[in-house]
Amino acid sequence: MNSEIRRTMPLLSMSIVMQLTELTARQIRYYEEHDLIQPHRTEGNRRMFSLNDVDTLLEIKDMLEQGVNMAGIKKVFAMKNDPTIQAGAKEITDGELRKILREEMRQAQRMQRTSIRQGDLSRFYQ
Amino acid sequence: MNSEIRRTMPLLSMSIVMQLTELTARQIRYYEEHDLIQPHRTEGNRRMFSLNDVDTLLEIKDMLEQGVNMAGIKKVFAMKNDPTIQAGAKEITDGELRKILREEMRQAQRMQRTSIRQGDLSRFYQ
DNA sequence: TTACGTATGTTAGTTTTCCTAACATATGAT
DNA sequence: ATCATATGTTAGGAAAACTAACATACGTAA
Repeated sequence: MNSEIRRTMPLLSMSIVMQLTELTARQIRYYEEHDLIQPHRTEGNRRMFSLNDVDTLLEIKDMLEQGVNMAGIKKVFAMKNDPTIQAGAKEITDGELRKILREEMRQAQRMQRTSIRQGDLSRFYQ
Repeated sequence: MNSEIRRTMPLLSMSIVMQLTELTARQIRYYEEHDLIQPHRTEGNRRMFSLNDVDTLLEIKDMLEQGVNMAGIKKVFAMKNDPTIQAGAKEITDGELRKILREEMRQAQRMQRTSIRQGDLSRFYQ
């Protein structure tokens, strides 16, 4: 009766993941290029995604919509996987880190202003 | 975080279902022909299976291995969906029903004998 | 302003997966 | 010996997915 599905099993094809996440194939491949997900491959080289991959993609989408860029997202995931390390301790110099975080702050503020404005408008347009 | 997967969502491609069930595409299509499953179709006519479909296929596989044939499996599913109706009350005459059930009994007995024999041998061969 | 980087769109050409339909076959029942 | 059932196999075609390259919108930096 129970076909024991694990969240790490690579069950899902590209098209289904596109539907579940509302991301384009281009976006999903781009995030893989940046090593944010590592989908399995079939013998014929087709990507196969797990439910965990879908969750990760939804997190990525969310952060992007909040103005975080690839570098920031990478950092967040790095910290999730090893919360003990200081942010950016690994491959990024202090200077680079400061620059990235400065950029994040600005962009995030900007995006938030935008979404607040949109929220305001929606009251009238809905 | 939780991408809310329902057992009825058509998420799975043919190749994955083949792996999950260890059935061939031919077998899966044959069972669909007999209306034991009704997978969704993409715009491009590809079958997409739900987790429930996988469960059903595993049940079918199990019953086949126990010597039940298509007609018997159909009846079992019909009764599961509506336990109040008497077996075979719908599209099959009493005569046909008796014939089917007789056949089931014989075949099931035969298969069981076989598996018992195998069980016996396994004690020695393992 | 111009130049640049980032995230994504678009297109072309190819390979893989899946489809239907038809024919083949093993096995058990009649 | 014939027949039905469940499955294998094959051919030809269509859909889905791949990589790689080029295009572009937008925000930032010089």
